[in-house]
Amino acid sequence: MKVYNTLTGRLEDFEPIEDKKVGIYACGVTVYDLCHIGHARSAVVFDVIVRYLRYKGYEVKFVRNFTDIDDKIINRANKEGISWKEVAEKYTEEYYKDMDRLGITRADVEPKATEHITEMIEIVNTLIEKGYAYAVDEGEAKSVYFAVEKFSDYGKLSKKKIEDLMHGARVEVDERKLSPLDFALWKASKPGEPWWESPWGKGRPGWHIECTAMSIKHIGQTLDIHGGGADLIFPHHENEIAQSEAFTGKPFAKYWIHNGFVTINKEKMSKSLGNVLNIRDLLERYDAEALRLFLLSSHYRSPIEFDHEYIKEAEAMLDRFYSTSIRIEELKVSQKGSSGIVFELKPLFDTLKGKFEEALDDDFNTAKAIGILFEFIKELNRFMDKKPSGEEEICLIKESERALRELGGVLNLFQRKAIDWYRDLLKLREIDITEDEIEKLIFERAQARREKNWQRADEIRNELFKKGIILEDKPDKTVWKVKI
RNA sequence: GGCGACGUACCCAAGUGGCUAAGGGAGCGGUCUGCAAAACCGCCAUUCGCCGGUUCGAAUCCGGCCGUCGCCUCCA
Repeated sequence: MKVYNTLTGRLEDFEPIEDKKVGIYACGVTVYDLCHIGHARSAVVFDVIVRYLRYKGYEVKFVRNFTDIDDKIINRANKEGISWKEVAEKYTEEYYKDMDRLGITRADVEPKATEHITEMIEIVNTLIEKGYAYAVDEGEAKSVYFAVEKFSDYGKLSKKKIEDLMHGARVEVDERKLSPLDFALWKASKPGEPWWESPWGKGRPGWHIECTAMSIKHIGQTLDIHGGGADLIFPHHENEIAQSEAFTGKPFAKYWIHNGFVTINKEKMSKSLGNVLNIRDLLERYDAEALRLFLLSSHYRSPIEFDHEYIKEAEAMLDRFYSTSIRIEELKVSQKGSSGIVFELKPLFDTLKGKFEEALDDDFNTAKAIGILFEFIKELNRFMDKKPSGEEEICLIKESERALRELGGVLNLFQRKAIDWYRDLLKLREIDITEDEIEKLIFERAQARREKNWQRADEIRNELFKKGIILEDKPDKTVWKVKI
């Protein structure tokens, strides 16, 4: 298995520190607002990484944190006139609502910053003792900063030199800091802000320290994989490395994995540009599985351009799978043994799994893996066109569907029954007709067809079509679908 | 200014030294069908931003140019 490591800038063989055990820490979200499609991408990417590692037999411990104390939360609380805790709780709940619908598995541990204040204080204390950090007066209390220049490897992840950073310094100059690049480990709290008691008086943690505290506590001093969005590389992950390695004297993470951005009109989606798309709003319009498929159809490190058109394409792809599934359900064995063409599909079936794994082994190439699944779907349909009727052929076809669903499961795709795909679309599109009513009309139409009353039959079909329902006449019955 | 990524058909997107350049969407043609608008099948890049170079051989490696984007500030 090969994995691209941001730290070394190249593809490396994946070997966990301890045989088959993998500890993964991914940076979660700051709970101060609804999650957007960029958060969704990151969540989906790491969800697939974890699923695939487990599929490969690794024993995975996955930790994803919630940042539940931070400036943005405090600001939001002030704006809404509620407490910071209420803001954090509310948006943690909203996070789960969205992520559950996207099929994201819960992490094994989902720690919150505010539950690890003691651990953070301990680390900050040690960093001061070791000479990596210093406290500065801030009125009644003190703030603690990490002295970047004391850590000789600073910049190794983001490939930046301290000197270059100083030049470009858009960081506001703060006289009390030794260097403008120094970052806060502990912040003295201002009046009205939340605070915790500490050796430096009333204060609250800086942003980066929580990840060091929580990852070390729940996984260990060296993580197998640490990941997050590419925008976290600098300064967040760079700072994490500095404070963690200064604290433990050991490498912080073996592999660093970062997912690319979601762009809109070729620009990174961000609050400041005002072009964010909430997951919530998208789920009003599109199927969650389609959104997931869209996010997985490009390599995780490439930027993905968002466009409504592309989500519709993903829906069309899914429809192709579920349509094939319906077709398979319709198959009947009409002769014992073989109809003599099983060899036309068997070799393709036998190599499917290997090719799929090969794709994901190559730095989690989900786009390629999806291509392989659809290539097989195409072959499967082609095979069914030959009207196989032997027991052996039908069995192979049914097995093929099971294989597609099993492999799809690694990406958490293809898990619904075909009928549920259409039922869900019926709800999503707010189509003004119930399943029962459709069935009634199909029944009525069948009668009309038997009487060769084509006019009435077409009338019913047209009526449903106008609502977005498509009827498909099969040899012995008619099935309904929702138009994509 | 410093660092980095990318540019593959009408659109999205794999492929990073050598079989016919995956897959999907759109389009077109056909099969099925009472009809079909669905489904299914087939067709759809002698060519990979441009110009040079390395090589028996490059979309894939090297150099230059053009274009797009990102990080250097909170950010998935």
